[in-house]
Amino acid sequence: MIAEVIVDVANSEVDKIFDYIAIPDVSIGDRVLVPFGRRTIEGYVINLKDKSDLPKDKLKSLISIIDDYPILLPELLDLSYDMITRNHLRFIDCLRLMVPTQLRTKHMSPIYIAYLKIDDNYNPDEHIVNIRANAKLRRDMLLYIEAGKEYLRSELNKHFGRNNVEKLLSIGIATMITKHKIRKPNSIVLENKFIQLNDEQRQIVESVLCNPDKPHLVFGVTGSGKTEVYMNIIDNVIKQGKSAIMLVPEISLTPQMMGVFVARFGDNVAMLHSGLSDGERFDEWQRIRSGDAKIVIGARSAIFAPLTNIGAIILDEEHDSSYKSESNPRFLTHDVAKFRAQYNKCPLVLGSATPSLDSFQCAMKGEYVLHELTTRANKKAMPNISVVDMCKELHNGNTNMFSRQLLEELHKCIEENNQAMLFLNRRGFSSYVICKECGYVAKCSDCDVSLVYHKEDNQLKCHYCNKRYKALDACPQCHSTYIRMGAIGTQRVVEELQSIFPKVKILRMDNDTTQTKDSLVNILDEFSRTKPCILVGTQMIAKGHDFPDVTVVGIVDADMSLHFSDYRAVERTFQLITQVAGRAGRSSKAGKVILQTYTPKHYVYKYIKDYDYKGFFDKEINLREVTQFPPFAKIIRILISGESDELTYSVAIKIFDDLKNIRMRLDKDFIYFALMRSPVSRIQNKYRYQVLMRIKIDNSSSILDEIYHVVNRHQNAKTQIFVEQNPANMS
DNA sequence: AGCACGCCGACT
DNA sequence: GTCGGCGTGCTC
Repeated sequence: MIAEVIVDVANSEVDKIFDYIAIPDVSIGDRVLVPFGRRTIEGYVINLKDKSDLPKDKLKSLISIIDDYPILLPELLDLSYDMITRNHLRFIDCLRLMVPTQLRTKHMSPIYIAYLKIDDNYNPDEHIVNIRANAKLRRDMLLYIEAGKEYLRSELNKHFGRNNVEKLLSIGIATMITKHKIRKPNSIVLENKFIQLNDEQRQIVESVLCNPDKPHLVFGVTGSGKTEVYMNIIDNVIKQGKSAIMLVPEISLTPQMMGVFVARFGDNVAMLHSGLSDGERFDEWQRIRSGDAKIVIGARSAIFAPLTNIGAIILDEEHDSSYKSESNPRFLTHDVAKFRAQYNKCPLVLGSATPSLDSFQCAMKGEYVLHELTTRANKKAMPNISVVDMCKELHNGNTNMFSRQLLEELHKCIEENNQAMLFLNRRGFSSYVICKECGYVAKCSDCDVSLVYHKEDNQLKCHYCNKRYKALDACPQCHSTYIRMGAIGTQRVVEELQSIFPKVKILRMDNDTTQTKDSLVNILDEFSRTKPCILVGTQMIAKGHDFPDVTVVGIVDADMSLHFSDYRAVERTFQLITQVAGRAGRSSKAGKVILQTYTPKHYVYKYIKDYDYKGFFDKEINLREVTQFPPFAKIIRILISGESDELTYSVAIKIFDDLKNIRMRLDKDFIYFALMRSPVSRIQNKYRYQVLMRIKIDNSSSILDEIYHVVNRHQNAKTQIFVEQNPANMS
């Protein structure tokens, strides 16, 4: 027997199948120890076969099987094949996604805990007579323990002393048992509220359960009871003896969210997210693998949970950008979820109040089943959004970052002892350029994306076609010199707010303040306890938190995400602001949203104000079709990086030349094709070049295959080459 | 990625 | 004479 092995070395040079002579009992999916060159390393058996194409003298034998069960399910191996062929990834990078890191790094010793089990016939009176009168602790202990019960040995030791406890064992009152300790992540346990589903909700659950062939898109505004639908689906699936995966954006994994599910499903739920310690994560993985937990709730990587017999997969907030992996094994969670749903012949549910254009387009085309939740559970109207023109504010002499209306509302909110949230999207490093007088934003003439100011050569550049423009010293539209670049950070907002409201508690929540494991929870907790209070934050305040006393939501600079140099900027702005707005007025108190912008006439704000997703969708999808952007085209980016500028460029140009031949042949499929330095031309001392392509969607998979072939041909030790589809981050 | 071999310079 | 720099090449 020959075992095909992928070695656990993250390098393209050795990311291929190595044949070894099998040893008894080895099976597919096993983690094994293999001789590799002059050393011994770990690897994964991905297949067994009768004979190898290699000469006998080249073959070595496996050394040993590491675990007493296969680490990789057959399903997940199939999934890896699918991922590497479709996304051009390394095999080992995919496999690593499916194996808990701590299993690979330090060998986890499960924690065993000692318990004492008291004899069933134990009677304290028999023993108390035999001890000395002054042995108070011994006496207390004998009275404390009860027949047939189990006690933590460490607890007994603490209370009654080690030698007393040992005596229990030696005279046979108790026997010691050890249990494998499961490190259970703690979560708030909430009361299990069974909510009767309304007709709409019930219909969705039924439709999902009896139609596993197509993905389902559940489109429902915030507060329309999507979570109840999810829980019902899971409930049904569990009753059929199957398992379920529910994914949520990382940041939504607040204790509240977990608490709801634990309350409903108890120990059947396993949580997988970045807040867990290595040990906790490993134990949760173990509970899933062994079948002790049948429901997995987690962030992106939880889609690789070792569940069998999956009955439903749910992606909540499916539009969220965290579902797209932007580093090493780059993949889209939707694709993985589709694969697993098909493999298990189970329904896939995507849910959102603001679906991604891609998903909604699929629903429109009938590829997905569309479900709508129209009524909010508490029957409340969405908060009123007023759009404030910051250019006008400036004209009226207000150079402050807060409009008069926002300040007025904040004052009122504080007087009434309520809470406010201020949102500032400060993502990205380079910023757009805007005229403070008239709101003019510099855009590329060919691409309809905002230009990015580059400090080092004082130029404006388009990140999509690399066209260059002179930096502006005056606005080309109104000739004002009041031109602004750079972003205001959350820190400055807090500072300014504090000077306006010196007595009010102001909290900040962004990447800088939520570095440690508990800080996010702590900030949310403090906010929920403090009144009046203002919470200033980035997108992370937008998601899933339910604070009944928030009556004002301020969006300090809505344009920030709008003019981000990305074809999805408008879509993302719509999603983000709609979500932030949903934080206001969650209870009986009416909410108000103040949206500050320098471009109040931009079409996106009209749709945001009216909560008109469908109107927005129609407008935006039309624009994408006309301009030939996704989902009507595919943007492909090949990133070539290396330490030598010349060498990296030479590889890039070779790839580019080879691709030219493909384009020559399939000219009509190519909308755009160019080689350039990457917008960030050097990162960590490596020079970066990119080949950018935009190709029509119909033929894209076969063109991608050809591109992968070209890339493979130019793979070498000195340069790294990555292929990305519809990249979100072009740095 | 590691870990060899291998071929040139400066040192007890 | 030898220790050690890192270029090159291989790992079933």
